[in-house]
Amino acid sequence: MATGRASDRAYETLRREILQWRLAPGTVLGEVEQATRLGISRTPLREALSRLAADGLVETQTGRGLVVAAVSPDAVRGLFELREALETAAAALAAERREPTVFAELAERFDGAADLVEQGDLDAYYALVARFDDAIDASLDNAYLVAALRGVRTHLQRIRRLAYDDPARLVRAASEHRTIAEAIRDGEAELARTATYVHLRASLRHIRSTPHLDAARPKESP
Amino acid sequence: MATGRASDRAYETLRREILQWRLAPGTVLGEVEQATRLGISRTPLREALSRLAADGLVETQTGRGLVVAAVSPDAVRGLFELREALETAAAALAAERREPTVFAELAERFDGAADLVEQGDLDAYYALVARFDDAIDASLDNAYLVAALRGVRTHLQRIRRLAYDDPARLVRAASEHRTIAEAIRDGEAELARTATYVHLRASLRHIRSTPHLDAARPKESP
DNA sequence: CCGGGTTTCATTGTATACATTGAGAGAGTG
DNA sequence: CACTCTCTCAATGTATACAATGAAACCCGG
Repeated sequence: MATGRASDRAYETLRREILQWRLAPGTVLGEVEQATRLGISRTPLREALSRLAADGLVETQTGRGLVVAAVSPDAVRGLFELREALETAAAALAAERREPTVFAELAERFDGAADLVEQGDLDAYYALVARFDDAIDASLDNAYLVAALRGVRTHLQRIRRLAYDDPARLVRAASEHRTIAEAIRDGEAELARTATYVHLRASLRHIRSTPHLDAARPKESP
Repeated sequence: MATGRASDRAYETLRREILQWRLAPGTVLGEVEQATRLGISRTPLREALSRLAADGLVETQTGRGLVVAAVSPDAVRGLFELREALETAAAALAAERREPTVFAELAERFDGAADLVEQGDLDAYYALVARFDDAIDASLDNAYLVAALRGVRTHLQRIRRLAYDDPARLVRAASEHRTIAEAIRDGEAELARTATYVHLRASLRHIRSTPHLDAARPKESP
């Protein structure tokens, strides 16, 4: 343990805690307080906080210093507007790149993913989605777009904790992912774009349909 | 002078110098060297460098520390793929917001912008484009999307120095902007999206048609 | 009881001293 | 002559001490 740079460890720790709702939105992050808690000095902690601010996970609240960013229905709308712009474009570009082998395999995996979900192996399903995202990123060969997608996925992780883990939804999501993967495999850019659009709207509808924990409340660790 | 935080001043100064090609791509930014030059200590300088790295203006080169990010034809492609995704979505969303007054005025201004360019008042034209961008941002009401757009525009400033200030192109660009503003004014989302797509492709074609200063060379300040 | 000014003190911003790392020079050997 | 191992040192990473800022508490006059 305690490997690598202290600022990196602090960044990873705080990031994880924020995404897991261990640090609730609105929590004030005092420098001395957090540095003491993490067992490092203020200098590397400040660097970690800078990076979190660049990610949009913490914000400077007037006077009170840095606080964990809020998660409001309005923020969800904004995030999905950005997500739609980025992911539809990414799917279309990936299809145009014509690298079918990876996406052919992913399409088959998504075909069997409903079984995974129904057997309760949600982690395996999420790992498959992560592989799909990685395949998209690799085929894009575009550092700017990949960086923007990474930022969206970061914030999405936090929102997922409000709504996900509904097997019925995940079975449908797997089917949607399969459609997208097949379109990319076949080089059908417009189909990939539209299928992504359909998937994202279904995802947003599902999130909005669940009882909102609008108030910021910490959540048990899994 | 010397107002505000030292880290802010260092960030603004370095950012400006990078965008103006005063600091050429590939330039190594040693901490002690830059801190001495800017008359501050290493602590606030490091904070400024962190923010520049988050912006993508500087990158960590293995071993040699931080260097000013490269500008390659591949980077231009990547930036325009992201720009297309963001700006077409932004134009469509702005049209859907139905706030015609600002864009009606901007459309009229762009109608007269050809005269500005032909009279050589390029700064007035660029100021008009900046007002247009601000109007889009304001109507979006979406912090995530606006932040992503800001990042794209930052990198675009650096690329513009390779190619722009061609009056013939700017006259056509003004016409394209007018078309977009009118579409937003009239609430025609798909037209706004498509007109933006046309504008960006013309802009990219123009940049690619100019003799490339691929090698990183500093440019005189204006 | 209320408003305004002042003081205090916690918190952030900055400087500097110390620790650590890794790249390059140099010597030694096959 | 090439290769490798070690050594050196300049650079970054970290800790801590000091400065400055601003928010809350408190006092005092009205």
